[in-house]
Amino acid sequence: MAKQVTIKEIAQMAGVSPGTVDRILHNRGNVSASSTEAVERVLAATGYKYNIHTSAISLKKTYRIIIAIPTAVKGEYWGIVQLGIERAIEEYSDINIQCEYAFYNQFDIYSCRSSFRSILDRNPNAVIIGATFASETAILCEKLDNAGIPYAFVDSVVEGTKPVVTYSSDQNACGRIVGRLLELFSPGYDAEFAVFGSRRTGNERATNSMSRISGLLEYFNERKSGRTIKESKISVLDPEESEKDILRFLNDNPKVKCIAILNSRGYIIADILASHSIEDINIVSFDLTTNNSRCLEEGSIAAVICQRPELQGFHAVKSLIHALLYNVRDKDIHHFMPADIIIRENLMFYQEIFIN
Amino acid sequence: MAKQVTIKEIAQMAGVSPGTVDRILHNRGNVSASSTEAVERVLAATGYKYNIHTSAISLKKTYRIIIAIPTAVKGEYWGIVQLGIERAIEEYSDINIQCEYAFYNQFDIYSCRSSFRSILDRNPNAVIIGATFASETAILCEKLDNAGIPYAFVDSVVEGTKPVVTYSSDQNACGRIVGRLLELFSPGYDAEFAVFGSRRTGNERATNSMSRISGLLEYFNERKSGRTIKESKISVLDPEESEKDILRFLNDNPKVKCIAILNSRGYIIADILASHSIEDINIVSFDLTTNNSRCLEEGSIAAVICQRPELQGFHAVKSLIHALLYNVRDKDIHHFMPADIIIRENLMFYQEIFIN
DNA sequence: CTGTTAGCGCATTCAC
DNA sequence: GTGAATGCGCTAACAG
Repeated sequence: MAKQVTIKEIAQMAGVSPGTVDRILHNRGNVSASSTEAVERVLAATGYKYNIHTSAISLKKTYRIIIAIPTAVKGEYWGIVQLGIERAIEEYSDINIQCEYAFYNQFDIYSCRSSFRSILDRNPNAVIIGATFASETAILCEKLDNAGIPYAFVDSVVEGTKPVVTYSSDQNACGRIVGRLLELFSPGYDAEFAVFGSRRTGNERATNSMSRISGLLEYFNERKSGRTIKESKISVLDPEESEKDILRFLNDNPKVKCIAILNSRGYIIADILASHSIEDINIVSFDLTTNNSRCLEEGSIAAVICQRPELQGFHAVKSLIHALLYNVRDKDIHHFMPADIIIRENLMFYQEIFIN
Repeated sequence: MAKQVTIKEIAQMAGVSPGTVDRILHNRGNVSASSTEAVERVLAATGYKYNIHTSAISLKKTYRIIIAIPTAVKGEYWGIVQLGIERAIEEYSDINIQCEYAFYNQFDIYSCRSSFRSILDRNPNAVIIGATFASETAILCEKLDNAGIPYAFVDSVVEGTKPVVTYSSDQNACGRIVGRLLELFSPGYDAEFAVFGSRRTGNERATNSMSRISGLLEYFNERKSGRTIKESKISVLDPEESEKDILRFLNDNPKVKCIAILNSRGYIIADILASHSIEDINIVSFDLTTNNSRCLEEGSIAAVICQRPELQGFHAVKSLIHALLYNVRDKDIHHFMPADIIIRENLMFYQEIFIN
């Protein structure tokens, strides 16, 4: 509420011209040590803050942001991330942001490699990375670091890199949440739990699934409740096979009354159970995709954990713009998204996106 | 990404001067019908959008926003609303926003009345209202309507008023969420449920509690599960009395394994149960207050439903600023906040506020 | 009723 | 190394 100090005022106080203050603020060099010192003292004393508005308008440069993420399908995880990105671009339509996608196939490391390789040639001012393959990502980041191009991670973070900011979820914690939900959903009861992974291995968001599993197991070990967790897998690619797998599993394990699916494919199992009128099993899965939303509505999925993909996209853009324009870096580089628990009864509230 | 049209260009196309366009955009009057029509056609055709940055800097006016809410206590509901408000003011620190609070005692209609009566004298440009007493609020709103002063509701909405925007929760839906949680927390199980209201009646967020109750009962009626819900009350003011009430209740109803408290005072019951080492009862309550957070951490509360009070405050300010400065009113006046389900395992993620 | 114009605070260019 | 000058798109005051 206190009136903001302006560059002009700073200049006056420090006994220099506005131009000099600007040069210091932007590290443009060509300033004498004495001026620098004088200005910096005043800057500190007054707590100067950019006026982002004037700053934005006098900046006529166009910024090119490249978004290197797995192919975004509408209604699925990366599609929702993209929604958030687009929303941010819209919000900042007064700034010339040019935004280009560099999609890659998240199941194909070669696709990722070739996509990532072309990124520097496209001359970006900043890059948003949705990392799947750690090694490829590390290579890209090193090149970006050398070129002095800022980048942000969404969804997950690759170790040993120097992003300006990251928006991701704590997957281990998500695993613990699932653990707690399974427990809450069957108290004082001799029910068993099951966790389903997917048969596809190696790549993909497998890292995320792994962290979730370990969080889940960790939780149960700590609780020492003596509950049993059965692990199983389903084949993603063959629907008939999946169906058989599941029915066989349930037949062999009649006490299983809660099933966790640690990726976004809970709907597959939910649909199979529904088609066989099996209604006394609670399913917990991840991500508010179109299919999972439908299953929540139909009641075939009990709960979905969702990590605000649209917020991740939105904030990644926002932070990069701040970094580019105002040269401000947040103190906190790593941001963890809330893990929302969504059931049929609060689903509708998550349709309106309160990004901003 | 397409270059934005400027006022100057609009003026040229419409064959008038920039000043006239500005007058029309801001409904300042003193414009002929023919000019208005010409400009509005061009406006529509080009899809003109303000450049909020340039707009903000050339604005020299100071806006006074009065915030008429129940006394905000740090860590409690209205305190968190206030946090969001302050955050918005900070975000818009480049605009001269002067923000004054007009607190009132939410349990005392006279306090509300006298507070509301003085509001117009304080000459506000806009008002944020946290409504408790419908009749008093309606009177205030009518005065504001007559004076042409825009206002926004947070937390709840009073019928028959004309707010610019409202940010509230669907309390009925929250009641249904509680119903579902109670059910999920005790499947295939002959446990009974209990709902605790508070003995204090009449005023306060009683309306909210009522809606929640009716949502909850509605849910159970629809489900026809044959589950029993016991209703009970506790006295808020006398801790010893509360304790006796509860222990007696549990003694009389040994099958009750889930208790819903439809206001923010779940921690009171949770603490009582904890102090008697009663651990097999799941408590569901409302609002992420300091005390409820603690109980979640300690495990004495199973789940809390939270309606993003900070977001409500933030957006109320944001929307009013947009209404004041850019004369834009959202198409959607009524916004319902997500009802987040918070358990011990995802609590930590709700500490960082992703307002924006 | 309408056109003109002087800033708003900052980034940037160009003389000095 | 440094200061002065210009313009970003918009608002608001003023002259007609």
